[in-house]
Amino acid sequence: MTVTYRDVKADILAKITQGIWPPGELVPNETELAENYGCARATVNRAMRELAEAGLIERRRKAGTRVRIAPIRQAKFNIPIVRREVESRGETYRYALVSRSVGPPPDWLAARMDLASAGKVLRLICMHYANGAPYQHEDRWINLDALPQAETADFTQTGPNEWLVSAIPFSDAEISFSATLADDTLAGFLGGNAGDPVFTIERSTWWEGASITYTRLSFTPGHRMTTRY
Amino acid sequence: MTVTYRDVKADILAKITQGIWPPGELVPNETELAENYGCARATVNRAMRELAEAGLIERRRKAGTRVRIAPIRQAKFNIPIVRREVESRGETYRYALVSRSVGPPPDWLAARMDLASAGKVLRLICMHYANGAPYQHEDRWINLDALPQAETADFTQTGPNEWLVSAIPFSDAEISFSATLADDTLAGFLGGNAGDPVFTIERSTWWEGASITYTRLSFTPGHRMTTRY
DNA sequence: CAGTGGTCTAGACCACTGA
DNA sequence: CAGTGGTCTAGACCACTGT
Repeated sequence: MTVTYRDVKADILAKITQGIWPPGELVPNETELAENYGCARATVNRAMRELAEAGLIERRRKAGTRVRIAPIRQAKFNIPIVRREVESRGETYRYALVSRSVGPPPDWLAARMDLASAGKVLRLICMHYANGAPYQHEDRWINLDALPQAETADFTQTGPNEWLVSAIPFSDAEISFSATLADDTLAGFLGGNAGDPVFTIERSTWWEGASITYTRLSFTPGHRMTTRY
Repeated sequence: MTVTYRDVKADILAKITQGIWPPGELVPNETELAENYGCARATVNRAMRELAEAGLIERRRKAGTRVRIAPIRQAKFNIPIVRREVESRGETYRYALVSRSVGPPPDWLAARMDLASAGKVLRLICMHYANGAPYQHEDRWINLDALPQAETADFTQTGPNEWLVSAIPFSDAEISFSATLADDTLAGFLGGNAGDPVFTIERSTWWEGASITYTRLSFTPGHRMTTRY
């Protein structure tokens, strides 16, 4: 019966939650714990490393490992493609391209995406439906200087989101959540009224230092984004 | 010059982002990669494990490792204590207890927290200020059956959030974000007007299967929650 | 300077699962 | 059944950082 890193992790976690090792407490070093548990130091190391990632303990060379005074709680959200999000709930997904235009970026966008004001951007407005009802409004801007092939792509059948993930497998992104008010136009698309509260996601994406796309997603009133942690 | 797991990870990541290993591609197995990179299998294993956690590849015994068709993107948010959040921006934090009451839970809360309707809950309404201006409104409910010592705790100087993290070092939680409208009361507290869009966080917390607390946090208009991923 | 965590290695056994 | 990832071990060297 060998001791696994999960065993060690669970035991240390228990010691913390039960207050045996209170916040701020210095935890025994890896060598000592390995002896106590009767396992290799690498096993203890993995357990402790994961607890540190989870924000429960704090590790510093020479100073040793301590139980965090205020554990860092972190919530993880999966950022799915809209279609998958809808379909995973067993609903039917429908997509529609509302408008498409090409031109120079407005000033606020040039500032936000760090674009030359002489550049060209593609702007797409799209709607995503779940079971026939409005679900999400998408206002998307794509930097054509960085991604010229977007100009000839067909966005009438598939959303830009899906096209982008296949064009750029991986990227850096900044995402932000906020609450805004629906104006008449947005309310029209989302099937509500002007003045409705709208849950809004904004996302900027970079790849190899170049700004690729900025998008603003607006959800129907009452939308919630939920996770456990 | 030994090869580190970071080197391996970076190289594999590069192969994916540059399309050398396109989505769906079967990646060589660990033994083979270890030979190619001239390092131990454990080193390759750690690199691949982290890439799998990041949602870029998918690993299955016997089936091998594949590049994910649609990478799972996940955003992490730190959920800080309000005071720390404010202070970390270099602003002065102030706390005020608005009201405190004890009684049976309303039906919606009993349902949400899975409480006996005969139970007792403590309700606190608090305000958090940054540099003297309203920052966050907190509507907090605590299950006194699970946490009787909350009834005698002093919440006039310190917020329930800080008291709770010391009383319960670790817990399961569900958090959800949404957009709501300020009513007259809330607008009064937050220094805005009725009808303002309000970014709202709701959080339920459990410990050892028992529901501990439910809270609803409302932020001043214009508040954003941002992260990189 | 010395103690602690960070990482690598070479080898081993095992658990899972696709064919 | 056999191939792949999952994990453990014992030992080693190193990087960082309090004292």
